[in-house]
Amino acid sequence: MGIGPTIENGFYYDFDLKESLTPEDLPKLEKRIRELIRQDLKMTGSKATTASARKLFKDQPYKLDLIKDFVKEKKQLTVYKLGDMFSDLCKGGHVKNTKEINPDAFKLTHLAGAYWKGDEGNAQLQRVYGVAFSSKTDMEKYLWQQEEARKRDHRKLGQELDLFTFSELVGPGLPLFTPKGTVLRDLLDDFVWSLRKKYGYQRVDIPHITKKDLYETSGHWSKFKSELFRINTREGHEFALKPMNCPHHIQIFARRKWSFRDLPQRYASTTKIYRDEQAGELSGLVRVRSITQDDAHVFCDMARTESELKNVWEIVHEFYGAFNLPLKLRLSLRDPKQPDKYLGDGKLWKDAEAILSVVADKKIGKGKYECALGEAAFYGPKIDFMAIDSLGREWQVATIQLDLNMPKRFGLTFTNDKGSQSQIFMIHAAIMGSIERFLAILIEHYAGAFPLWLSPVQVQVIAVSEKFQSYAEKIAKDLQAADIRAELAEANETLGKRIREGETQKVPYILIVGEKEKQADTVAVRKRGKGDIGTTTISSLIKSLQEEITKRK
RNA sequence: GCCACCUUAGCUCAGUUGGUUAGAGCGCCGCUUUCGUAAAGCGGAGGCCCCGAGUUCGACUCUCGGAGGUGGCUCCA
Repeated sequence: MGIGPTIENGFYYDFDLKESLTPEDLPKLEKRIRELIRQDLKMTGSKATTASARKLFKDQPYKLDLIKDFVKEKKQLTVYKLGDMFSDLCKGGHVKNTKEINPDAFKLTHLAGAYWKGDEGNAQLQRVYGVAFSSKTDMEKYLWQQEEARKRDHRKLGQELDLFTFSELVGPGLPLFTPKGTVLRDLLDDFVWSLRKKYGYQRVDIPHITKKDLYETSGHWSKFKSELFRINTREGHEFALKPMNCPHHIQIFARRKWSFRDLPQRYASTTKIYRDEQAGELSGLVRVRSITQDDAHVFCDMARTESELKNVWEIVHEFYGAFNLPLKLRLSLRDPKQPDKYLGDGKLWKDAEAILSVVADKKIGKGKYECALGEAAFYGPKIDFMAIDSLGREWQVATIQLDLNMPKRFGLTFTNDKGSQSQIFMIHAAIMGSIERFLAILIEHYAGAFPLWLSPVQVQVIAVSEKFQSYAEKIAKDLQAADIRAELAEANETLGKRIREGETQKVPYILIVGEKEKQADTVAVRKRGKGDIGTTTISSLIKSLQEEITKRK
């Protein structure tokens, strides 16, 4: 047996068994656990010496391994006993007696493989996951939430709402976007652009393949060689599909000498990158092999770094605010104990980390955010933003990274006001990060019911019967002429059926027109989630829709 | 990549304990219906039962290999 800690809402335990467990085994195990709970077994703990623990667990190699680690960390060993049937090396503190456990408020949820101590080089054990609560009601609430999350799974909604698809011929992790999905992607990208424009970003365009020399200089080749899609040309040269954009933006910057008067230069591209992710890591749109990044890099001098970082901060907050996604912040720093994981010397890192901390302190206050050692990118520290969605789940979204290493490796400098050369500071500033991943988050956040400005179809026009189809067509055309994404429903189904269709497709507004509307030159409006909200003229409807779209609500 | 599970029509899923013609609902197509706020009626088309090999008189079903997916682990510039 391996290890079995508590986790949020439950626990897991790893086993090394000859036979594999199957999902059918879980109810049997649950039954046995319930029997044990009902026996009112005492859970007693005691301190153990290294020698006595080694003796007690002499047949359990995983426990002996743990004992070795704990001794090295100078931890006090404790052994907990369940009745007099089972002893385990355990931190304890869960319960004193099994009668404290509610036999109706736990459930073994799923099975998984897990490496011993999380190391790919170690043996793989079978992990049993479970959840436990103090009352049955709490467990049912939790299971209901899980069910809710399943219902809004972006992979399911992506198909139902016809947003994207995958093809076995194209390959895993390579999503294909339908017309509706592409409308969404473009709207999100346009929104980011509208925010960037205010801060002087300029669009640049770069190729998708490149000589490997670029990545040898950047340091990516040695670090990520196995995750690159590589291409050999007929002339024997080796190219790679770009796995990131910084080196290309750097080469645009490096085209000429810059004066301090020209800085900052701010380059941005919405462009795809390609990473050969391991098959088992792929998941819907969250983890893919072709990733669209809304990537930007700012090249500036040290003096202007802080204000440029703050500008990115503003863009990030304005962007996520529009979706009602509150942000939490994490400062991701270098782990000084593992210097070989990072580029460059410690001094550069210290400087970069100091500047980022100042920005974070000024924006949200000293000590009011989490610092994560070892979470930095290999070329620089970063500010990571976590968005909290409507189900309370946390997603890592935007990052602001300060990079002194890449400019150094590529020898980026500018002529300062004294006429000598100074080093360039570089800021990596992706707002969505990956459009695919952000779209997945949005689909689940809204459960597919996008706000009006994002809805691929904003208005569905339905004629009560075929007699009014031409009037309905005129309404749809008027809306389209006002840049509203309106669709006309075919007339050959019943009214109820067509309304249902619009509702299941989560169209924000459905307009219904018949004799009365045609006579009065009006439309009957049905709003998603509200039902029939009355009749209005087409011109006042267009006005109010445009207002709603502009407000992005 | 590793462990476990899954793959039947465009979608959701039945089914065959190895047996000859493979089923439903939705969707699609046709006809009828022209309708006032969440599913009209009738008819039709649609399947290499994921792919390859093996076992067998016979494989959608069993075995092995592969692909794709799901839950985890590992990784994530």
